[in-house]
Amino acid sequence: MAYWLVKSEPSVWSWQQQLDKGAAGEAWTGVRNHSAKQHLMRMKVGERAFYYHSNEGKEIVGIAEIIREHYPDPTDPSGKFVCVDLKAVAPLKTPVTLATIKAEPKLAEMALLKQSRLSVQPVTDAEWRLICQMGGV
DNA sequence: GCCAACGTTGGC
DNA sequence: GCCAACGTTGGC
Repeated sequence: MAYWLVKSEPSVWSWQQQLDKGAAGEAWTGVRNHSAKQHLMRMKVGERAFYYHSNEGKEIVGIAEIIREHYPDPTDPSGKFVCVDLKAVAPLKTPVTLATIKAEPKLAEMALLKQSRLSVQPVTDAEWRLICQMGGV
């Protein structure tokens, strides 16, 4: 069971919009980076991902679940990139901010800090558990 | 196949 | 609004 982190600018697609979609979920489209694509292709139905708001907020706000594995991204005219479908599972009681993550030595190795531009990232089991704990989930 | 120029992302 | 990081493009 792998864990993930996906990033979105709230002005483009926010956690609230994801929540409003409910169990039907929504396609996570628009990834145009090959590293991110590799991660998308490794995602399995039932795996979970942190939902991170970049630019505005800069915090992990919720947990989402993969409900459909990778397929061609309908928004990509070249047909080279893929997307998955995600549904919102639960918000964090307390959002975990980037500043908090930076201040926690156990999270210093997170891809979020090391590759800040990567929009889909793997999260280790230990990181997942710690952030859930910090977020009150 | 190298690398400079350029565009985009995202933190500050 | 600035700038660092980094991916992509295109000339050679």
